[in-house]
Amino acid sequence: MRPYKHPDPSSFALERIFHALSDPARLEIVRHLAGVEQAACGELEFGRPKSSMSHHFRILREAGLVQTHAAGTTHLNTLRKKELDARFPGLLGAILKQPR
Amino acid sequence: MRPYKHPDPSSFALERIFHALSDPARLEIVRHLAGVEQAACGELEFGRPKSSMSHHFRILREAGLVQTHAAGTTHLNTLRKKELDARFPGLLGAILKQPR
DNA sequence: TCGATAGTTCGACTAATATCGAATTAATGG
DNA sequence: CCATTAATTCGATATTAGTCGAACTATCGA
Repeated sequence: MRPYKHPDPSSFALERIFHALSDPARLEIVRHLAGVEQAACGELEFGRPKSSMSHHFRILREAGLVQTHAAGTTHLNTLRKKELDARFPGLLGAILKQPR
Repeated sequence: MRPYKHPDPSSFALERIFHALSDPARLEIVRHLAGVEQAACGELEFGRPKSSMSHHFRILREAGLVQTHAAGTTHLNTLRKKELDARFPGLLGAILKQPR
C-alpha cells in the first residue's frame, strides 16, 4: 500500500479518461462522488467485492478522475473537479448534467 | 450492405459513447469529422486497413456519434452534432475544444 | 499485542475488443 | 456485362479488460 500515484493534469489523456468512464461501475462512482465531496471506497461498493472495486478505483485514479488519500484505515476519494474542468472544460458538466 | 441502423437519441448511452471514444482511431475520426461537415470512410483511414476502419465506424454509429449514408459507392459520414448536443450538452464541445 | 477493519495486490479465469487478410456486396462507368 | 472502386462481412488470432477469491498490508482500539 505505498502512496498512490496521481497523474498531473498536463498528462491527462482523453482516451484514458473515456476508457475509465466506459464502465458502468466506474461511471456510477464518478456520479456519486460528484455530489458528495468525498467518500470512502467502502461506501461505493454496491454488492461488488472489494477487489473489483479496488481495480476500478485504480483505473479512475490513473486516468486522473479521482484522487485518493488514506485517512486512518479508510481511504477517501474525491473527484478532481477543478483540474478536470481546467483541462477539459465542459466535460464533467456534460456527464453530470445528464439525467441518468 | 443493408441500411445502417442508427440509434435514436433517446437510446444513446453514455457508457457506449465513452467506449466508442476510448480508442485513438475513433477519437481521431470524430475530431476530423467535427471540422469537415462530412467525409467518406476512405478519407479517414490513415494507413489502417479498410476492414479495421469499417469496424470503428460501426462502433461510432452504434454509439450514436456518427451517421453514415451511402452516396453511390462511397459512404459519407457526419458527426451527429445536433443530437449529441441536445442529449449531452457540452460533451462534444469539451472533446473538440481540447488542444490535441 | 491481538483482533478487527479497510483496502490493496496477486493470480487464474473468462469475456470483450482490436487487427487484418480474404471473400463478399453494391454501385458506377465504359 | 465486365472491371473498378468503396466499403462491409467473415474468421482467425492476439491483446486487453473485468471478476473475484485468497493472501497480504496498514491502521486503530481494546
